Amino acid sequence: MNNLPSLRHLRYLVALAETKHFGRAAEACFVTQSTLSAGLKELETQLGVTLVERTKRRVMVTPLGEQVVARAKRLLGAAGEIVELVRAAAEPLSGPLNLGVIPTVAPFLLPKVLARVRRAHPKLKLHLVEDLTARLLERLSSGVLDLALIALPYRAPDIETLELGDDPFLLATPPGHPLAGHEHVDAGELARAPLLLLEEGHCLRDHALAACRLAETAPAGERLQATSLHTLTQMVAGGMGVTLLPRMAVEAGLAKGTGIATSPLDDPQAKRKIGFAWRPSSPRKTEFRKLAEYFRAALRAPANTSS
Amino acid sequence: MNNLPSLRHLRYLVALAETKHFGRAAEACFVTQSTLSAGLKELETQLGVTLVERTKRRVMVTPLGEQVVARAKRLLGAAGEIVELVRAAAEPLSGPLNLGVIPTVAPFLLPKVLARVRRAHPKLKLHLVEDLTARLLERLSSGVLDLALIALPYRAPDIETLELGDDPFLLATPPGHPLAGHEHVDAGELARAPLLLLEEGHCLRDHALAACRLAETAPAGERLQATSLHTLTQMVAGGMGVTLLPRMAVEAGLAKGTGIATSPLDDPQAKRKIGFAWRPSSPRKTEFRKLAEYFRAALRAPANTSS
DNA sequence: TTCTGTAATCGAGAATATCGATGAACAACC
DNA sequence: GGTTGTTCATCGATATTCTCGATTACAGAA
Repeated sequence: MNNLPSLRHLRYLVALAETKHFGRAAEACFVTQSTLSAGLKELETQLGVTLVERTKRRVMVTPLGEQVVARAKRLLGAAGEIVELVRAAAEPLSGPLNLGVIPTVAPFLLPKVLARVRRAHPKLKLHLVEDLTARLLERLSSGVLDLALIALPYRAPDIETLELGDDPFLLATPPGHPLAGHEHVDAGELARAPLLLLEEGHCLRDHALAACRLAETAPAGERLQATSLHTLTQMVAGGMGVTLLPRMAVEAGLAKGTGIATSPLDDPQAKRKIGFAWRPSSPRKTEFRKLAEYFRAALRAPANTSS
Repeated sequence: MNNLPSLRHLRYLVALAETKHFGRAAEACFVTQSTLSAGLKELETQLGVTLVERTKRRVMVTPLGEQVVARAKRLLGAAGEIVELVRAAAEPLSGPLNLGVIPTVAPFLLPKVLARVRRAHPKLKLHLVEDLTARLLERLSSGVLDLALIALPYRAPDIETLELGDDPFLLATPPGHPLAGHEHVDAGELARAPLLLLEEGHCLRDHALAACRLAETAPAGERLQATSLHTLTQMVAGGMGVTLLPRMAVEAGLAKGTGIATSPLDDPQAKRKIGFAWRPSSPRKTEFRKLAEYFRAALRAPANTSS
């Protein structure tokens, strides 16, 4: 009846599959080589198959072994999640939390929010990773990240999202530009201005295009593309064109001292949403929802830091 | 480092959550009550929380405990799958296999196929369940079934399917019917005949309607509906109308002795597909693919058993 | 009160895991 | 060929853990 492989043995197997070396695998499991050797043998005996081919010189995992390893990894991860779940329930917002943030949000929203979070939850050890949405979500799924702060909408399977608030787009124009200083700008007028954008891969680019209902027309390479919001701002200040900046960036002082004028758009739909994303199976959803409140507050507060 | 809860302890917890009784839970785990009690206490100590409220009289699982139980169940299931995976690899097509089959396939396809399968794989213990597609897939997801034999296409998330072959529809007409005996029947002519169908819930009904590009017109209750292909056949024989029968049923002798004439339809698309469905995480996919060959062969072979 | 059902606890013994030391196979090198 | 170094398996001793049966402690029911 009770013939399930033990988690310890599975860990031995996984470590061995990763190192292909009994000694180092044992080290990784904090046991001696003899222990790991015996444990693995026991696992194989119990299952009645060989999972690992050992020649004296080299270790190879059998095809069946690979399948077992893959499942064992998932199993160990799930077991770890139980521990996390319990720890999180016992003391919410404590312990390590790996948070991914997209580059068009991180420098503008985090300074404000993280200070408060740190003060309220000193035991929370936030580890930050900055990358594009696609790569963040990859690392989310693989378990490297616990949580991601991204812009919505973003089509992605197998993640759950939670909206935190809106981030409207402002039209950024160089000094002296005909549209500069206007109270409100119509999206139609925008279509005629040379619009500068971030390079491919940034979700801000797609959201900006969607916001003013423009499709990408010129082939890639013919348009000027910036690698960050800071260089984009410099390009606008240099008179190379206009762009759409997220309000949070402007409020954080991105355009300060550049002479750039920023004006709201007429279209209330011209905005992106900021949101959390996590694995549907994450054991820490409750914590995330609590954490969300800090971001919500920051996104609601309309500071007065224009051009 | 090594602070994962052991599978054994998790099993104790799950058993306790199900029985709410230390003694019976212990029995279910084939240990004594004292062992289970100690094991559970150990688990709680290790996790640092109480998962179960014990009064002397009653056992209650805490809300946190319920969450742990839910994850523990999944974990135990996944561990069991590793064992299954290995067993299946060591000796394919052996051991117990719970197969669900829809009622419009089971009586016609299984007798033929199962005999061969049994002969070729005497160690395979096939347990059959007959039910409608929706309920089969439910039980598939919940792990009660390993595999389901259904008609495709069927929109269902979280299952993988494998097509096994086509099952064309034949027009079944009572003796003396104007369409009877025709070599080929056009779908257009069909629209004018009173078409009998199986009752709601049978996929055959939907596939038959799709096959002749008919939409359900009359409100439910006004149409005559049969509860099985056998009664449907009787209704046709009784002159109440015509119907579409799957070829496999006709070949199996469903219309034999009823005087019903069956004629192929002109439209080569007038057919349903037969296929396997399984959980994407199933450890026995390889076996299923092997098993599929027996069904493929049976579906290819065009026997000569018409009306 | 006494009795019954139930969970916790205790101590003993069995089973298991772990370690360090050693052995055996093999490759590389002199 | 012999030597050396690397690597995995094995062995015996020890520590840890698991399990059991017996007993205790407690709460309701009779």
